[in-house]
Amino acid sequence: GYTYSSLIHGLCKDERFDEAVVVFDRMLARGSRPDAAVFNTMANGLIMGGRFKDAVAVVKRMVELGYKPDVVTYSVIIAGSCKKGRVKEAYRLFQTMLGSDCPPNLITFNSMMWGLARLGRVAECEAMLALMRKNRLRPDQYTYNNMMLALVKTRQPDKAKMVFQAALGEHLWPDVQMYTTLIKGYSRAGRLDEALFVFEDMKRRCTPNVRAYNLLLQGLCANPSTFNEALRLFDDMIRLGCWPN
RNA sequence: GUAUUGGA
Repeated sequence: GYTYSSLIHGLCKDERFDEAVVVFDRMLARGSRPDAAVFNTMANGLIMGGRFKDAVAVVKRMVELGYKPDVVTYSVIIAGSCKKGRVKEAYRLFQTMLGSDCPPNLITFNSMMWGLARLGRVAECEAMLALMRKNRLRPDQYTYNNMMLALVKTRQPDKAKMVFQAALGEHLWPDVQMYTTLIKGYSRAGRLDEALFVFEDMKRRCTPNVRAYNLLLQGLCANPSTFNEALRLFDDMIRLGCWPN
């Protein structure tokens, strides 16, 4: 089991999906009794390759062979559906988990919330957050970033910042994604001053990546009056060893 | 050994 999941995972990471499937099929043909993790790995690998339908088929096979999908299986399918834009389906599956013997965990919630956030469904994300707390799950950086994404998508960067601060209040160390989401929120609202302010804070707490620089550069270059600032930021970027792409 | 966050 460990061997098979490592092998399948490795092949999928190298985008050698067909070979992974061959390994998986041979394993089953040989009549091995892999555990659920191997099915989960295969299903997720196929989703990585954009082959959602095939991933669902793997889960079907899993069930036919008498295995019970676990919380990872559900999370993989929920995240995969959301990535495909099939958020409604993901939500239906998510709801079947509530009150079942396989309740959603932090990752399941985060996956579902991401799908909702991408659609800018702020109220639904808030409901998710409340439900998480009710289920005694502690929101993490992913959770807060998802909430911020929904707010940024609906052009409410100040509310996103409040969420950011709430995360800090829960003693969560802000990560690169949270900063980048907030910077994006401000720069898309044309509030470069705020974006730069967040960026300065980011430099203190984590290492900005090319993506964060690109976001700011894009915003600064859009306005002729801040073009020099863009050049200065570019120098900064090089000096700090962040390579432009 | 397997699942979640940065797309105008």
